[in-house]
Amino acid sequence: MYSIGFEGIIMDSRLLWGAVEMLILEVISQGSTYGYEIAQTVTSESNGYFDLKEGSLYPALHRLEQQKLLTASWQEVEGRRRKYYKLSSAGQKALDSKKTAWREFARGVEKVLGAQSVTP
Amino acid sequence: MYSIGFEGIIMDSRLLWGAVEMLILEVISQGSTYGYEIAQTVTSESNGYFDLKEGSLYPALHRLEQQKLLTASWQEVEGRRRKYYKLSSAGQKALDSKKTAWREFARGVEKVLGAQSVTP
DNA sequence: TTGAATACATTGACCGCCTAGGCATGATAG
DNA sequence: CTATCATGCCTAGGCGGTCAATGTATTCAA
Repeated sequence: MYSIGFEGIIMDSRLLWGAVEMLILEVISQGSTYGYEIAQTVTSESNGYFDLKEGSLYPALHRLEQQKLLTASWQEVEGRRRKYYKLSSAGQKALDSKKTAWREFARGVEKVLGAQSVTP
Repeated sequence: MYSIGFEGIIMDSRLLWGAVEMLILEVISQGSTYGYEIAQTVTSESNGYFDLKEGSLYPALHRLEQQKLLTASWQEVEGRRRKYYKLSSAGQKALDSKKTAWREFARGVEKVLGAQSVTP
């Protein structure tokens, strides 16, 4: 039903639509990393609020790679194969523009929500 | 491609997914109103950033009505039939919880986005 | 009369999230 | 020894809300 309970707050996971790629790009921009770790980072840095599911994460990574916003390389670490990603320069630009768009969006929402208390 | 250009910023309209019902409830909570006006209010209060499409608006209104979060009544004003909506008490509760969830979500996103520049 | 604005509504396509599963290895507990 | 968990990648199918497009109807200005 596209909702996730978290500490009494029901989160409509559709809120994530369109933000997942930005979050992934942001985490990768902080240093080369791989899928499994990205999911953990997103969870921990959001104080457990987001649970980035594999069914969302991996397709998103593949999309971003296909759009050449990410480059990938397989590496073997302690007997485990990991696919490390890093941002291309196009990826950095895309991230910047997604962040700008996100903040404009959030401001727009807050304007509607708090129309009576927002100082212009 | 689910993106809208607005003053140079590309907005991923998917960001709206999951926020539309909240925005509608919020506008109605500010006073009984009807579909066409809701769309205009959302647009103007967000400074033109959101464009609530009819194909999103009317199905959402019907959903909310069916969930008994809204009550509706037809009225004739200057030869035009309008369907006026107002919030039920359940609707007000739903709005409050959606706003809480939204703000938690936005905080979560900002935590991930600004993880490196947060001052402790 | 033509068009724009108002006002409601529906349709099918699209697409990204979710659930649920698969595969494989290493470490730990029983 | 053997589950079981954590790690690590991946995919298929379903779901459902948004989008573009279209329809209907009225009012009013050019």
